[in-house]
Amino acid sequence: MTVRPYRGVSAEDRRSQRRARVKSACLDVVGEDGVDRLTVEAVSARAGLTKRYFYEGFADLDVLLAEVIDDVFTELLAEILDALAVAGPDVRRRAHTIVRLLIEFFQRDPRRARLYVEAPGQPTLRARRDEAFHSYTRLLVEHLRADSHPEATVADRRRELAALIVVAGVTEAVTAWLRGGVDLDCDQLVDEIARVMIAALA
Amino acid sequence: MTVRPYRGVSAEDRRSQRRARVKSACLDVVGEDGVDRLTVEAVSARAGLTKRYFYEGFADLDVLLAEVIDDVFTELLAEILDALAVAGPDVRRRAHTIVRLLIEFFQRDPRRARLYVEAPGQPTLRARRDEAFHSYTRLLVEHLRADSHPEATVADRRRELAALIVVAGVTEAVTAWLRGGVDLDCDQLVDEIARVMIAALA
DNA sequence: AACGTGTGACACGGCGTCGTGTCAGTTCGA
DNA sequence: TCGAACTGACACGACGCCGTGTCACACGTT
Repeated sequence: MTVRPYRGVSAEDRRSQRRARVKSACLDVVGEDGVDRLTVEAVSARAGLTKRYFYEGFADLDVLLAEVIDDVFTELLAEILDALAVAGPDVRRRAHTIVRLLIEFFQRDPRRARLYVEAPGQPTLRARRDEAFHSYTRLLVEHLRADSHPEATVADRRRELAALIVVAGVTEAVTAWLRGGVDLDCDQLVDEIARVMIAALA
Repeated sequence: MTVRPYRGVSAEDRRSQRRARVKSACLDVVGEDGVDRLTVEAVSARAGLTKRYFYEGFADLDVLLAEVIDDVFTELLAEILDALAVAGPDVRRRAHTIVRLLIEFFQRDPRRARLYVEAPGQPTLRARRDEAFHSYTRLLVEHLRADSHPEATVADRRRELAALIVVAGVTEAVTAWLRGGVDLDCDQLVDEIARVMIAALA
């Protein structure tokens, strides 16, 4: 954790390293204590820095949170797109791919899950979550349709609504499972979620 | 708004009237400004009372919030059960009944919607929301199954998971629609949500 | 060796909220 | 009519957090 030598790297590099440490510390604090326990003091201490450096990198907590949650969303979206690129055309398989990746993503770093879950409560995060949900919704509509003919507009909007239900529902299911609230093993979980996904979007 | 005459009603009655006013004011503040803008001062002023009377009726804001959200959940559950009691045995019709009631419930008093939506962010509300979701999940499993034969345990758990996805997803869909984020009319909304509901739980 | 800059610890004033207390004015019961 | 209880407005100290400022020390450059 010692980042002592301070001119092996340029000032700019150290600055961005500190930013990264603050971001990681933000996930730590949120993951352990929740968003409303996130303070400038707490996140700075967690990063092994003082408040001074927090304000060097971020205007305030909202800016930090927005950036962190955007990172999470962007990363997840990229991973899903990557996975879909190598998945076959079979709808069932594509659904399984998405769901499995989603679970693995949050399992790999559970700190993200809590940020995701608590987002609706924070005005700053709420808007970004909605935006992200919209991205995922469009992703589902585009990548999971069995037929590929252009749709009528009303049917498309209905399809988007169904996808929104799926996105929100799956989020809840995965986080509930991560918290131990669902008594299924991972494979059963993936299978059932994928089934619902396909059924809803058929 | 003048509640002047203070001994047409007994002390106990006035006390409970004040409690009710504080609860309603709580919904007002949450509905307009969000949970994190809810303060003792704000809710008391909104109720036309002073902080003194807040503490007369509630130990702190958490107690108030818990009670208010419990009221909402209880009320909604009761209305759904009432409606289901007079609905026929047809699954499609039952699903429509539930969804239409749900939408009407939050439309009738939109203040509740925001409390519902922001619940995951607040530790106090989170647990109660989860509990409520569990109630609704069981309700769906029990009242919406086409077949009525006793299930194997694993299939039951999978069914509950599917129901959880539906509950969370529908919540998101309805609130998104209330905020104007879904370009469908009410009938289309009900129809599509009910369709997803049935498809997911088939 | 000396100087300038990066660094970390701490201090400070300000703000908003909490929870309690006080007090004067009124309404009601005896 | 008098006294007791109720009511509403305001005052107060305490706390936690914010955002900025100050300071002594470590470091690297010259």
